Amino acid sequence: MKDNILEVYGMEAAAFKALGHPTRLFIAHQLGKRDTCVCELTAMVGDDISTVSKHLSVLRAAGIVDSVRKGNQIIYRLKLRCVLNMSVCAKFGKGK
Amino acid sequence: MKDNILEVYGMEAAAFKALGHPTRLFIAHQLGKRDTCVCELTAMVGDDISTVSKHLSVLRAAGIVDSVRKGNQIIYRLKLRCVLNMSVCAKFGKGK
DNA sequence: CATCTATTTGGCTATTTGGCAGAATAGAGG
DNA sequence: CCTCTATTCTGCCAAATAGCCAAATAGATG
Repeated sequence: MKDNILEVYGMEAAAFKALGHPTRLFIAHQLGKRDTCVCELTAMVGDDISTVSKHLSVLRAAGIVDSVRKGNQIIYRLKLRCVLNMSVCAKFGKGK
Repeated sequence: MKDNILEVYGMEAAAFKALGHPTRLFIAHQLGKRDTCVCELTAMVGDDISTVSKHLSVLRAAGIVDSVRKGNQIIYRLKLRCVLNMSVCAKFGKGK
C-alpha cells in the first residue's frame, strides 16, 4: 500500500511540508499581499539572505511560488494563491 | 521580527508540518471517513505499528486528531476536520 | 493475580533540515 | 570588459525526523 499512498498523497504532502515552517508560511502570506524581492523578504524575516533564498527555493520546488527578474533583482510571487484559504482552517485550530 | 513570525505562524506551521508526510496525510483522510484503530491503520499503511503510532502522536500533538479507548484498542478520530478542505487546494496544485 | 492483546516508548541508525558564512553567478551599468 | 549588486550555491555543523526492533505499558479477561 505504501507506493500507492506516496502516489496519491506525495505531491500534496510536499506542499504542506513546504508550508510547515513559520518563516515560509510568513513568506507565503507576505507574497499574498504583493510581489516582493528577496532582499525585502530578507529584511522582514531577519535571517541570513542565503537562508531566505533557500526557503524560497523550497517553496518554488513545491509549486507554491515562482519568480521573475526585474532589473537586478528577483521578484517572487505567490503562484498557488489558494494556500491563503487553507491557512484560515489551521488558524482556528482546535476550535472547529 | 523572527519572534513575531514564530508567534503568529508557529502553530499554524506546525499543523502544516504534521500533514507534510504522505503517510500522515493518508491517515488524516482515512480518519475523515471513519474512526479507526491503530491496528487497522497499520494494516492499511504497511509500516511497522510503532511507526504508525508515532505518526499518530505527531498528528495528535498538532491538534489534528485525538483518540479514545474502546475495549482494548485505541480509536483515533479526525478532530480538525477542516484539513479535508485544505487538501482540495493543494490537490489541484499548479493549476489554480 | 496472571496473561494476553493493542499500543506506546526507548533506543539506534541513516537521512533530512535549518542556519550561517563564504564562494560563485547573473545582469545592470559604466 | 570591469565592477557592482542581488541572488544562488556549496560546505559545514547541529538538530530534527523516519523507520525498525525490542522493551514497557495499559486494559481486558481468564
